[in-house]
Amino acid sequence: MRGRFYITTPIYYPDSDLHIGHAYTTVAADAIARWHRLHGINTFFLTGTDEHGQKIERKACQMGYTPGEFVDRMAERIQRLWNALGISHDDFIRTSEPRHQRAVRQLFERVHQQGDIYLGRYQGWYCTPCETFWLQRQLDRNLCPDCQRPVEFLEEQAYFFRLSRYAERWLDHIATHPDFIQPVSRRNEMMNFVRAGLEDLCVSRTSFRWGIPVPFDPDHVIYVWFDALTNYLSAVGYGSDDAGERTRFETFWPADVHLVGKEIVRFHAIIWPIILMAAGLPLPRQIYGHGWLVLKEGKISKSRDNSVDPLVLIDRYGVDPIRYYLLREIPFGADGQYSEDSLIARADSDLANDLGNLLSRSTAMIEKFCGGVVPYSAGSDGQLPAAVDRAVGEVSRAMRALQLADALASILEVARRANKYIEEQAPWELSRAADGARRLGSVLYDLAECQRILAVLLKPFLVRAPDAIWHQLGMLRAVADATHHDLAWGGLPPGVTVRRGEPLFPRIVSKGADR
RNA sequence: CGCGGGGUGGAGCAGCCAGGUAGCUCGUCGGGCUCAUAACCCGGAGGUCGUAGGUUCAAAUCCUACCCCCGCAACCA
Repeated sequence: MRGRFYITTPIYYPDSDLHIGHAYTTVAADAIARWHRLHGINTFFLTGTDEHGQKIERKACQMGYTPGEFVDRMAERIQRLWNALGISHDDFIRTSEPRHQRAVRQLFERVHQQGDIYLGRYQGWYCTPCETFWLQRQLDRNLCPDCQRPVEFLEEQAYFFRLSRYAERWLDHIATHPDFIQPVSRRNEMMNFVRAGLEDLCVSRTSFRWGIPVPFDPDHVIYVWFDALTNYLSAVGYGSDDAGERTRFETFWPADVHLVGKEIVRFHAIIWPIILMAAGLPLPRQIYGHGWLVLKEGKISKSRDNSVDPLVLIDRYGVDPIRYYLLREIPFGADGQYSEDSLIARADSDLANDLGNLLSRSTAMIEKFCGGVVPYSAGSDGQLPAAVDRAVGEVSRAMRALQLADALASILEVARRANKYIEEQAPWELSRAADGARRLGSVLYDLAECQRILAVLLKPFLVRAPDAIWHQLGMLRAVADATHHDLAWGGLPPGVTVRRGEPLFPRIVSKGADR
């Protein structure tokens, strides 16, 4: 093992089923985690659910469940989705679990003792039927945005966290850790926000019960962010008495990357580090705020109900095309346009035409010209080894910068190069030429070998194809055991028998056919 | 004057920070090949880089103003 790596997704709010945007975040984190594991790094990849709060409480009640029953159901549905997407998380934290509640109480207590939590008054517009506080700007023509009834101005006692006290320390930290918030545009946004001044944060409520009680004042329930963000600590053992858990905490905290959508960068980049400062804990190394999948009609929105169900897509196109599309099409960090048509176009062009067809024609030629046996290479002309070598370097560089789309582009570039190489070398002519056998052997070997390595490079991104590629090439080992050592040229043993099979990626749309 | 992102051939994007022949993928048109999943390879057409000024020998790139689109505004990945 060389080092350790801890990556997280946000914990999702399970008031309804997750959509393609959640899948995007989670698949991205999965690819990054798998990349580190491939390199022999002790990796911990965390996702989970943020289960408390009034919305859940109300939704459960509407459906005739207790909040606990409701979130159990939802958490199970979410885990089914992650299984279907091949997500390789090491743990699934739920904020309703005792280990999490213990950690939150302990952290809250610690920050309180430190003097950064005080009792104050929370003011807002209250809708009695909905039992909800709204901010002025959330009101819809001075009416409750949910039920359109009048609201009244109320205040209640609440605990506050002294965010304001830490603005200077936060700015210092950003100055000395320029990579703390990525991409840079998000960092600038956050710096402007903090420079404009921080208000203390309301961290408790008395208007609902479904949450973690304040340890020293059980009439209050700890309010959203203090509860939710702590999951990153509780999942690695913070607050546990168990010696093994404490070792785990020492091993994995601080996290290397909190991967989040751009709309919650603020909570992760400002509130979370300040909570940790107050608690005297080390800060995570990086908050990465990725962009959004944007639909033609605008952003994905639960209320507009334009969301896309990932399970439907997986069912229709398979898990690898979805993963590939999400990671390849959207430049990581910026917004990208989502459409089913572009998914199909991507999958057909890159996966079926370039990658799948390459395997198909290569194995077919090995069968036709070499009796199905991977030939011995008497000496490569070095073209494909050079292409692979370049790609391995480019993928490493891209992955270090979390540029997943660039990494995939570099990988596919090898497939394009190999297709071109076939055209240039014309193995079918070599097979007819009296003196062609030697060249034919090296050309076909290089083709097969470069695809063996492509499969290894693709391992972090795709969950089915790498295995299928190795199998068809006649590899006796499973790609599951492959490591970065398998990126070295020459790992395919000559003499193995190829196992030509079903197309790796059948075309979704045939040319000329309607769809 | 709240903050931020963006406007580049039909579509989606790169290039802008460190000015100097406008690039990539898809689509489209023509050709080639026959190993392959109507696929692959080669070539062509198609852009006054949102608008108007300015700086410069030279501007997609730097400066100014304006127009348009999108997001955030303290619980929507």
